[in-house]
Amino acid sequence: MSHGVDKAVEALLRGQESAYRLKTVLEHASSVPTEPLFDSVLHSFSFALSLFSSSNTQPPHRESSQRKPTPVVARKSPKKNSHGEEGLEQYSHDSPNPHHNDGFSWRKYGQKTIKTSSHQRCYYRCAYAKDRNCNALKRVQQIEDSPSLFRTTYVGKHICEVNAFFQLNDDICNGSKMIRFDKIDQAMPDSVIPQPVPVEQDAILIESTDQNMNLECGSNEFLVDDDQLWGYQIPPCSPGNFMFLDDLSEFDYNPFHL
DNA sequence: GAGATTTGACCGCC
DNA sequence: GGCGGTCAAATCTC
Repeated sequence: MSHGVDKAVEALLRGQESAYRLKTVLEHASSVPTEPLFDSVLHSFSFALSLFSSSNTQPPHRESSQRKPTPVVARKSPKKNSHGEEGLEQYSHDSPNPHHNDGFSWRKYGQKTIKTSSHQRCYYRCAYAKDRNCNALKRVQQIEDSPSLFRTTYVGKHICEVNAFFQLNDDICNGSKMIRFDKIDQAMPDSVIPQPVPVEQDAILIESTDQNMNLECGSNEFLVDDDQLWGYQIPPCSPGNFMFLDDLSEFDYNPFHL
């Protein structure tokens, strides 16, 4: 793993830890229901980390009572599909929203009635499966025992965004810590990148003095809807803006400055 | 017209 | 042969 990736993982781990601490604090200090918000944050961190960590069979996560990704019980004799997906990483995620926004763009390629369930199962693959040779798949099915919940099973890993990211950010592969978000924007269609909410270009402040990153994204408005929440997951950097991963280590990066 | 979705047919494994 | 998963033509939407 390159130095830049190590730094990225380090920064994500720090952010994850910060979110856990904030959760603990706010649970005792606020009547605002923060559980769904933080669960989504933590899940997002875990998912991002899983993209970098090929050695783990599951994304690292500590679960709460809600939205508990459950490991899929391996088949006794895993059935290979036509593409030989045997052995691919997979995990499941329960959500009340069948269209839970996981930050990726999916294309539906099938739907079937499953013998063991009265509900149909939908099959999706990465929208860039062909363009970027990404083999990520997901299946979405209403849970038989809990009709209000939908189980999304992810199979394989997204290599599309990793390929696009590293191919167009040679600096990272060469040891630099600089990420050019404008390049990412060019390389990845809007449907793939979690869309930042509209914000003034000069409203992005990284204030090392108070050890916080002020995103000025209307942080007084708690958004618990997943789709809206994703708008906050990448700092709204406009073309020409840079983020230095090393900078993150110089202050406690808190993406949800409250 | 291009891209996304639907749906019946087909394939491979058990 | 049954079943889950995928393919691909038809259809839909913008």
